[in-house]
Amino acid sequence: MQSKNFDRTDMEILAALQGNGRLSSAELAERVSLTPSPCWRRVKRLEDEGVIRGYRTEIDVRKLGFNVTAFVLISLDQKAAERVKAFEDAVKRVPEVLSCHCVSGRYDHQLTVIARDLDAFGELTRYVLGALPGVKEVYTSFVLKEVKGSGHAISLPAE
Amino acid sequence: MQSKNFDRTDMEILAALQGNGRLSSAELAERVSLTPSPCWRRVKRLEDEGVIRGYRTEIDVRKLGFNVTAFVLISLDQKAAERVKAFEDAVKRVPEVLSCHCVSGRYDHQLTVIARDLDAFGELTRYVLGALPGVKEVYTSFVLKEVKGSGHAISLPAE
DNA sequence: GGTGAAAGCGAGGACCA
DNA sequence: TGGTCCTCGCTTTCACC
Repeated sequence: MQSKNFDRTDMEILAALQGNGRLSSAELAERVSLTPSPCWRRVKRLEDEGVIRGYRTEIDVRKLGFNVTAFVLISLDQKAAERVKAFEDAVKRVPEVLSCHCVSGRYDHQLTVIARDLDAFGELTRYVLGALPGVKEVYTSFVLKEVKGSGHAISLPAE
Repeated sequence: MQSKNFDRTDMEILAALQGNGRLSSAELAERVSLTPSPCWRRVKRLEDEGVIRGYRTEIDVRKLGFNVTAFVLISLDQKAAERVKAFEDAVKRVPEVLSCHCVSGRYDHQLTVIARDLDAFGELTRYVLGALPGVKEVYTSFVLKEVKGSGHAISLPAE
């Protein structure tokens, strides 16, 4: 829990790696004007310190037939810790829920959900999400278009 | 742009690759009970067909000192196409905006935004986001906790 | 941070079942 | 389609400037 000791080169490495998580030390080194060894050492350090949480493959869910993506906002009937935990544990087990964040504001949780079509989405909210423990209110906001991708974070806002 | 022709093995490959985007064909093959070659061929196909959109590195922005993450909902004063485009082009250039989706419902766009602290976030919404072309209303929902990660999509909801 | 080098392994093709 | 070599090239990783 700190933000120490990350210089411009580290940020460049992270930016490059974010765009392509499979860059080798050699390729990476070239992009940030270094040689493979020190570059590799930096990456290792970033991994060890947890700045790099992991390497993921980005999947186009629409190509898999999931044509509906929505942000689903949920408020719970009780905010007591154990009640909330029951909901959160349950939501983790729903595969159609890609992510879930506890948020401030009008609702308690925001989920990112996918479904094959509107029918499937309807069933999902009604019989699965609506039935999760403690759910009081459900608000849906469908994703109409991705304007800026989830894949290009950090273009050096630091410094 | 279809869903067809992806069997259980393909889904297993995608699931494995999502958890670790750096798996080699050999490691991957082992996890899905195959040998490297056919496994590699499947991955290649998934890449070619665009199911695999790319390989990314997941970064812990808090470790970089970005302690505030928020979903920012925005509604525009006009919904005319060129007006919307002006906003979207501008939002893409703001590095603190990690993602931006056009959504249905009370607001037009949902952004994911990071900032070093609340002060910085305040400045950002007031002077940067609030000043983007066409912005009429801004609603902020702070992320209090990540319950289910953005990194574990697709645990085989298909089939 | 840079260099050099050793050992290893990973990609990708040819070919068969 | 899956399986088995095979092989070249590159990557990793270390010891030393």
